[in-house]
Amino acid sequence: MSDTKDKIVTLADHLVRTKGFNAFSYKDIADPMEIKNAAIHYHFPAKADLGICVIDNEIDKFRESVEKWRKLPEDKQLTKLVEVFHRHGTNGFICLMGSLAPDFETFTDPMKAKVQEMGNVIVSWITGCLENGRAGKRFHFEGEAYDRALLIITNLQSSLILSRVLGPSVFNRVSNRILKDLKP
Amino acid sequence: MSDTKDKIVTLADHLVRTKGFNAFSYKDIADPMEIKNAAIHYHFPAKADLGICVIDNEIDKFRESVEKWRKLPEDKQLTKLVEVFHRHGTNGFICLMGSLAPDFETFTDPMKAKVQEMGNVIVSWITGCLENGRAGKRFHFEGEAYDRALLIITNLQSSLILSRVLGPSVFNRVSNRILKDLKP
DNA sequence: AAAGATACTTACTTACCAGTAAGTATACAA
DNA sequence: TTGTATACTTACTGGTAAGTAAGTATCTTT
Repeated sequence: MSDTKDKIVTLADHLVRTKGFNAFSYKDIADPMEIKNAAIHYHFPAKADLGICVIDNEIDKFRESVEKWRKLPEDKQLTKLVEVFHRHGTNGFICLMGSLAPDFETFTDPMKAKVQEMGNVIVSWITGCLENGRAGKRFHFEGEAYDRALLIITNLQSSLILSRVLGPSVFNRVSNRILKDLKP
Repeated sequence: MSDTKDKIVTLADHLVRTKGFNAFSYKDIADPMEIKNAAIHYHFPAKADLGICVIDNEIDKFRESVEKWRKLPEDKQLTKLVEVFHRHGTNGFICLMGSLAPDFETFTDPMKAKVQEMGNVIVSWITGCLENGRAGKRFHFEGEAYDRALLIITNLQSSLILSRVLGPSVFNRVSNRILKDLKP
């Protein structure tokens, strides 16, 4: 990926997380980069193309991260995931799913499919992490691992959103409780 | 409130929950009501005025609901809250906080304050419900009631959002687990 | 050196959006 | 009956959005 294209995607990612997908325009990217909006259209003919690329980037980064954590015990792996969310939160960003899902109905079909893909990748990984962790006595919890994974991802996602409204302590309180509740 | 004004607010509420605040326009309200966009500006000079009214409406409805549940045992009160979220979800709507918070940074100061007010009202109520419920042995949980309230509201909020992406079973799985986990 | 691909800019179109100014119809009150 | 408030419509502005067509500079390949 060329330098310009890469910068466009990075800026778009930040804009989606801070302003929302429908609330930012190509001008918000073109001005700080000192290029014209047509230059962005050269790389991403339609805004949905840029959106899909931002999500694909996120899926790739997520897959790289979990691959790096593969040999850690499951409780450490989950702590790493929490740290990823925390890092986003301290920069004022929220997670991609949290910022995209509210505008979901306004998206094109290919972009909707891409959002769904990202959701499945993340939830599947957490489910596996919890299942393995329970089998290895590193986690204790009731019910299906998939259900617990949904609880955790919804906690992380929404606590970032709520932190913007009620203050940054929200995320710390929520993430600490998630990890404590899973202790055997 | 006049009939027209009331219909505008109701439609705006649905549009915020389905498309997001920045993604809907006065035309989306004017066309189905068969009025002109200037008629909406007569009642709500700026879009933020409409947004604030939608939130105020929601706060009022929430206060009326919890007042109605006042004499129920706390576990039943919490079940009622889950039912409110469930009703929204089955109509394809998400909760106001979930749809407004991602666009938070694009709002005017008065509207930001109103979103914060709504967040505080809901979290305070859940905290009180959990505290009283634990004191009366209807709930069992570790840690501070406020932390637990944050976990629950983030679960409910985000599971509605995720239901749109991953299917409606997400909300049912999450809400069932919330209530089971609190059983003494 | 010519041809072609890449990465843009210039200049534009079409469409929509929030918001406004001025006019109109209706109802009720003095 | 005249006046005034309410609840709009008509007709518009200024701004911004996504997107495009045509041209240009630069580098690479033949």
